[in-house]
Amino acid sequence: MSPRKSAAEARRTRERIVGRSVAIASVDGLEGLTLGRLAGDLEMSKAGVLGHFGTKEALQLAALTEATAIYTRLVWEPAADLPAGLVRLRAVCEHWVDYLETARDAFPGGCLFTTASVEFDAKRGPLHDAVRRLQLRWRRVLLADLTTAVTKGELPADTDPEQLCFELVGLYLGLNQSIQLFGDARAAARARRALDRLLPPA
Amino acid sequence: MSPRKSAAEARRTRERIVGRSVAIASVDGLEGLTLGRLAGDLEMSKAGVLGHFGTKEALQLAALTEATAIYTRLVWEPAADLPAGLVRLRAVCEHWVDYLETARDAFPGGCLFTTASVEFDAKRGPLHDAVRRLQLRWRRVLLADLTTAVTKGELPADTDPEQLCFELVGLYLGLNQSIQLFGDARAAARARRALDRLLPPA
DNA sequence: CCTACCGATCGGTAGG
DNA sequence: CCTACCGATCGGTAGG
Repeated sequence: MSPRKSAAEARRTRERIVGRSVAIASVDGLEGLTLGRLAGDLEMSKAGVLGHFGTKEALQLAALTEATAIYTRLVWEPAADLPAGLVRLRAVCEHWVDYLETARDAFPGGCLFTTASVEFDAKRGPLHDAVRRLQLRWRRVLLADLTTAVTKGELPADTDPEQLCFELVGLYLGLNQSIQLFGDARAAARARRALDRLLPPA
Repeated sequence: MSPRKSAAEARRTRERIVGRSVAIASVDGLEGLTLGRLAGDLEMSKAGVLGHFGTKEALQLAALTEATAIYTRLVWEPAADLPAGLVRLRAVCEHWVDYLETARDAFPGGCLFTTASVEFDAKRGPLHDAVRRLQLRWRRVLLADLTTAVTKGELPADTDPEQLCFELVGLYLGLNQSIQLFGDARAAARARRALDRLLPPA
């Protein structure tokens, strides 16, 4: 019998659970998460795992939140202080490619947002809503810098920001597939080449 | 107790099972298929369902095979008699967009290949291998017409067919996301516009 | 293609 | 955070 732990220890345990959940969900999807597997991996009881979240759905949402934090830290924050518009946009997109290439510690099965987006795109419920909201937020961030870049004259005046945003997202999804399904080491270079064409340096 | 049926009836039953499986997998993934749910939907016993395939994995592979047949019929065959190169390539890509827009009867949750590709990209086993092989075949078909188009002078001589193929696949994945996750009715027009840029009419 | 069953595992609860 | 459960469901088998 393990005694009740301090609040700090409980927080650490929670972080361990969430981290492991992100890794599992990256490979098997958020629906592939099970309390039994988590308990086994972390050498705790199922009830011990569940106690931190209450329901499996809350655990899945926590994993999605953690994935967002990782993504923000690796992709967005390093570019946050750059000037709005093309400069920041290009930096974000480059971090994006790096992230897909290298974030395999946290996401051994690839970007959790991409996995979750496909997994829940046709299902209703809180997870669908959360995934949709996160993807929408991300598209809006891209769109804002795209619009600024056009306003500033960094992109041609006849550029359609929504069209370009659509194409950037496609690039990202294609890169994720090339890396994950085919292990294609040249894919990142192709994505960068396509970026150079879509977002020509001013 | 239902008596044993004739071979023709058995075949029809098998087709019903596979068709329903494709629709379910389109929404919930091939791992979301369960014998119990299929049995309920089709008003048969679980053993009756399983008897046609032997194992759940064989049923999943059968669903993937059927999805391939639908895809081939809608996207590839209508363009098969066109001249190789840019003309056929453009026709295939246009069918491709139409398919994502309209094939929601067979695939209520969107393209099963895209779903399955993300679902199994990081898992090992026969389903991973089958998904990978099908995606590879499809990329090779695109690549062949791209190469022919360059040889014929229908695309600029400095075109990199693999680069263009990579970008076309990304377009497709982005379109699937826009339709499925966001229900964006303008996405198909955006995909066509991007196609016009990537594959300019000769 | 059915009934009747198998062991395993699912998410979750009670109580400490 | 644990043990000890719960009913439901999983894939699959035996036998007809």
